[in-house]
Amino acid sequence: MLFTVKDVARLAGASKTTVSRVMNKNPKVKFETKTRVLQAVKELGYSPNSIARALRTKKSDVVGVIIPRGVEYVFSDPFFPEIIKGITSVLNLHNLNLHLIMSNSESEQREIYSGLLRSRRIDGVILICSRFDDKQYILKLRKVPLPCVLISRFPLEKINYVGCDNKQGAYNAVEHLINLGHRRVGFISGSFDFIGGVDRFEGYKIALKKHNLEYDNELVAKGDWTREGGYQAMCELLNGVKVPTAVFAANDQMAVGAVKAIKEKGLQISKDIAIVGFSDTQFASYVEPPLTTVREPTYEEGTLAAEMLVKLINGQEVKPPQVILPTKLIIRESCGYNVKKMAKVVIKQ
Amino acid sequence: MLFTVKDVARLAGASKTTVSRVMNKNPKVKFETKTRVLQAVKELGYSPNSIARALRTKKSDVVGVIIPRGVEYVFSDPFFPEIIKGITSVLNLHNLNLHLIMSNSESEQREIYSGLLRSRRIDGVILICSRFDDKQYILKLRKVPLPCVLISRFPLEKINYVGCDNKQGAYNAVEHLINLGHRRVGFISGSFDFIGGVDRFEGYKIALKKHNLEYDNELVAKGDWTREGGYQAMCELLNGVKVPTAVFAANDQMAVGAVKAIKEKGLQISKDIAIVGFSDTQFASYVEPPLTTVREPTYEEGTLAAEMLVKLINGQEVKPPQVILPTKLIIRESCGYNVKKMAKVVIKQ
DNA sequence: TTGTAGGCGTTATCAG
DNA sequence: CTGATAACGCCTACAA
Repeated sequence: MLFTVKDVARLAGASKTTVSRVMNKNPKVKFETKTRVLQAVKELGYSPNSIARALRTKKSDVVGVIIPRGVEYVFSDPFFPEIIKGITSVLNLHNLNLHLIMSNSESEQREIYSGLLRSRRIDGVILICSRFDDKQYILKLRKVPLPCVLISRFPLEKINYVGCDNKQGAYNAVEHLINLGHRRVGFISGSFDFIGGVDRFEGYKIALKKHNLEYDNELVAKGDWTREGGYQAMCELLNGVKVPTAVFAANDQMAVGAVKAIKEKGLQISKDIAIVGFSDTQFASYVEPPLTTVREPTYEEGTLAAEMLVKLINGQEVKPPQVILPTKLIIRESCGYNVKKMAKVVIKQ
Repeated sequence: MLFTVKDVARLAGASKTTVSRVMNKNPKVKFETKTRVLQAVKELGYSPNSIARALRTKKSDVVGVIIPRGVEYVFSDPFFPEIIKGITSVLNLHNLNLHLIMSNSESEQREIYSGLLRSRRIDGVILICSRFDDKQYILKLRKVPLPCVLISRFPLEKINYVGCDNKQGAYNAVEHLINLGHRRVGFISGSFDFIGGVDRFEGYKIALKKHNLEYDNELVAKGDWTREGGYQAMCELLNGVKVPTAVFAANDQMAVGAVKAIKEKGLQISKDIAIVGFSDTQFASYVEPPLTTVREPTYEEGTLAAEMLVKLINGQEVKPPQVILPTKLIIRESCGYNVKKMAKVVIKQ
């Protein structure tokens, strides 16, 4: 039922070598012979055994995409599908296959790296959303060595990555709030194990500094990227000594949680407290009021990373080894304009 | 830098066969020898070449997961990550790898099936969210033959699938509306190329019949699973001869679109028109009012499908070859209780 | 309990 | 332009 070169060769009256040449589009085959071979291929429904080919050529035509534990949680909404879509669109173009590697625990992750990377099963790796902890694994990849592209900046020399400008994006969000007149701008952070979490925090601090506002620990609450985390963090801020008139949340989910907390206190979004999120996930425009947020070019991050990796695999040079894509502030309705008045209305609970 | 059995054998002073036996946990190796071999393995950091092994054993330990074009769009929100998470949790347990196959166009899909399935690269396939069109491909899989499990019911004999009870779920949603007193219950359908779209429509019709309500084409509008589609469909209904007092939308996205249309008409959700969605996607509880909807056990669909496939691959029998998981109606705030009054309030525009 | 030899299906080498 | 042959790294009869 399953045929091999040998069968095709026999049927076409040619040698295995010739058949192989035809399959690999080697031009040095007489037209007539080629036709005969292709006819036989069609007749038998032959398709090369990619495993055997991989063994011989030492190329599997497979790319590994690693989703570290927790990422699908952090970026639950459209991030994951979008980025994968971006990656596949490029891989399909190059006839490369995608191995999805998703560890559910730390130990699983460890095992995956140690085994899989040595198994010659993949030609390269895309690492989505690296955490600082991933450094050890990245270094392992280098040892093998195996081409690797990260999605998200990583503080390491001579590394390839595509990311969005978390720092600038956060900066823009906060500056937007400041330009609206806010002077007590709070921050709901994500966890700091993800690089992006730290960068967004940085952007927040830089914006304050640029506008001569003093950084104040009382205005910062730590979330964990989740809606619940955002809710809790906002409660902290609301019960604190200084209640902010505006809050920048490090992602949309936390922003939505914060919105809930604010509403529960009987305060109004935008009128009493302004909110900005990050990522422009799908539900950002659904919630009430629609969320002002920082849009991230997710799909593009996927395509660029894949294109980089393809080049690396082919031994080509990757022009700028590190790419940071711009974000865009999407202004909706969660930030008010009558801030002067607002500042007086908000009182410590 | 990369070692083979040969290297290990030499270092351990054993034969390739013995090393192979140790790697495959064959018990017929003297303890002492095994220790020596393992020591050598560790020393060299040896890990078997899975490609060579696959060629020899004709098993790749890879499972293909096929996302047909458009699915990631239909089930944009948590569906995709959740189902993949479910699948990987099981595959990781069995040391199986996951090949993600995502076609961006119909022709790509065709090519993928014809080539990949013959390439011996995968031991089995999980097909997510089959459409009626997929029948041709499913039959091809059988020809190869390649074990295959669908996620979503499929009308074909002797096929393995896991799905949620779309029909019953839709029935429950509509019955809920009827029990609240609604007699003009509208339906916003999805496209009918997906099996689930048809089943949900069926459930709607059965519920009407069971409660002696006549099916009325005027109360049905066709959407396309998207928010915009839901919006358009709802506009149609609102401008129709008979405006429904309640609407069941075939998924949450369209329900959200419908909500928008209703609000724009100056009508109130729940008070004027009740809305129920389907799937309980993440944003269902974020929108205003929080959406009453039918919850689908996504993660479980993934795990069950993977478990089924693993059994099929191992030649074991799959006990019930077809599993339909129950759904659960999640009652939130998008359906009112004062329906009698409402029915009078709603007037044709 | 261990080792030898052969072959999985392909491609690369080299000779014609 | 074409073909015979070897080798990729592993597993598995079979023999010892």
